[in-house]
Order: sequence, then structure tokens, then C-alpha cells
Amino acid sequence: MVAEGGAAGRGAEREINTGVLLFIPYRALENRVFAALAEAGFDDFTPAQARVMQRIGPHGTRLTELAEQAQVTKQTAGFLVDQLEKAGYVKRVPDPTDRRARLVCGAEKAWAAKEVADAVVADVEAEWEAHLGKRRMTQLRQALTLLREITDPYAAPRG
Amino acid sequence: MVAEGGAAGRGAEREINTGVLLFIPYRALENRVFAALAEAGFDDFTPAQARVMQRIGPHGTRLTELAEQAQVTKQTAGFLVDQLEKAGYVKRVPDPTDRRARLVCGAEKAWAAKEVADAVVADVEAEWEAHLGKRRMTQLRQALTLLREITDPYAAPRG
DNA sequence: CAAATTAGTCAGAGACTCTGACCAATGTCA
DNA sequence: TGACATTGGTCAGAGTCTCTGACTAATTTG
Repeated sequence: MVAEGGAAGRGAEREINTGVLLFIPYRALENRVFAALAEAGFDDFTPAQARVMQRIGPHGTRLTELAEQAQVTKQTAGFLVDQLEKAGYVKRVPDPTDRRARLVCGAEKAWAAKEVADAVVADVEAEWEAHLGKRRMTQLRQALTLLREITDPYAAPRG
Repeated sequence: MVAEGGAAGRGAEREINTGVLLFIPYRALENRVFAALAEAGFDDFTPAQARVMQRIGPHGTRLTELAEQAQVTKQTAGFLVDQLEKAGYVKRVPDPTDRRARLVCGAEKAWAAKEVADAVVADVEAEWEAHLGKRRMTQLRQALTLLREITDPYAAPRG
């Protein structure tokens, strides 16, 4: 994967795997958001839980759908939602259109946390833009959005 | 900004968090590499182990350094290296410069797996380039490399 | 040499994720 | 309508990942 087969060791950044290149800023952003949330008192959920919570739509989302989007099994998603429910971030309500299903909905606490998270993301994006320049930042987002078409099985169909 | 709440709804891709945008292709690439490795018979290690193995330099790397770069504790890194050692992917040799330390070195099996992985990464990058166009792909990598300067605590600082 | 630092291990616990088995509601189709 | 497959979800159990805390041993510092 990474490593630098024949190329020299530490200095040689010429051929860094694009995957790693993507992961590094992702991880940095996640860390920042997480730290800020903890500082704001939202320290009672975990990254795994957050990755599920993030995907809850404004009108609630089914467990199975959350599982697919987060790329975990429905059992895992169920486990994580249980924790989130106990911590007061989400609630489950019956799905009026299907008596088998329930909708996982965000609670007040979740929206409050989202507000904090959104603010940090905005900060970090601003820092990145300052470093890259406005043009390059826009290009970056455009390229990533385009890439999503062929890498995200759950991308909203364009058009 | 604005919580637009529609993040999960199908139409609203206007304000997708840059973090998610980074994560989607990263995950897609990782999945592809992992599937290809499994198909080639390298099915006896896990993603977590791979993330450590990936960071082993050509001349071996200390456990502590692996831990820092992979952003896990040294205990976790040690645990993962134990598994990799049992599976025959790495070996530990004494560090000639420090008798406390040992260097984690890749074994033949690791280089063989790396060859498979590199090939898949090249394939996927080619697909991405085909989708984005050569110019945009280059810009993407440039932007990410630049971003690394402020998001990767282990980036080679000098030029 | 004493003290502080650094490399690494051991032990224990919590968190994450999976497979397999299962139940209940829904959809399909003759 | 009634058998059958599908879909939404849970329960149980196991393996993996990760952390904190406490510890040993070698190195560095003064």
C-alpha cells in the first residue's frame, strides 16, 4: 500500500499513495471536531457512534439504511444506536409506512452537538482555504465531489 | 452552512462536509485493495494490521514510531505487530543503535502483498484519473500534498 | 552515579464488529 | 387466498481493536 518500495525512505514523498493523502486530512479534521465536541461537553459518545449519528436525516433514518451508509452490519449499527439512545442523542420512533421498521431520529442533544461540530468544520475548512488558496480549495472540493460519483455507492443520483 | 439538515436527503449535496468528501474515496480505495489482497490469498491480516504494516520503512521501523504514525498507542501497535509476526508478515530484529529497541521489518510475504496492493492502487488511481481528467487528478494530488503540511504531524518537514 | 527519558511489555477492561440464528411484517404470484 | 421469498430488526456469542495503568530495561543528562 504505502511504503516506498524502491524509492528512498523518509524524504521521498514523490509517490505517496492517494489513499493516504486522502486519509491524513480526514483524520486531522475528525480529530479536531472530536476534541472540540469533548471540550463543549459532548464527551459521551465515540467516533464509531458519531459516524452513524452523522448519517441520520432530518426526518429520521432506518437502521438498515444507516448500516449501509456507514458500511457496517445492521447488528453493529443497532449496537451503536443503542448507545446513542442511552446517551440521549437519538430516539427510535415507529415508521408509519412499515410496521416492521423504526426510524432513528436525532434528539435535541444531537442537533446541539451538530452545531458545535459544524462550527469547527467551518473553522478547519477556512484554515485549509487559507493554506491552499481559494482557487485550489474550490478545485479540491470539486474534484472530491466528482470522485464521489464513482466511489460512493450511496451518492445521490445526479440530476 | 446552515444545518440545512438535508445532508442525508438525496438531493442536497450542496454542503457536504469536506471530511466526508475525503473519507468516501479513501474508504473505496481501501476496500478495493483489501478485496484484491484477499483474492490473491493475503486474507490473514486485518485492516488495522495493514495500517501499521503500511508504515514499515524499507530498513525497518521502531514500534514507537509506527504507533505515532498510525496514531495508536504503542500497546496497540505492539498488539498488531504481534499478529503480523505470527502471520509471517513482519519480523523484529534488534536495533543495532539502541539495545532497548527493536526494528519491525517487513518479511518476504509483506513485500509480495505490497506488490499486489500497489497494482490495485495504480488501477484505481487510473480509474479516478479517467473520471476526473488528468488535469484535475494532478490538481487533486497537489492540493492534498499541500494540505499534508498542516494536517500531518509526521510529514517530512524539510523540502 | 542519580535522575529523567525513552523503548517496549504485561494485564485488564471497554468498545467495535462480525457471523449465525431467529422473529415479524411485507411483497409476490399462482 | 395462501405458500414463499424478501426485508427490517433483534439476540447471542465470539474475535478484534484500543485504551489506561503499571512495570522493566536501556539510554541520556547533569
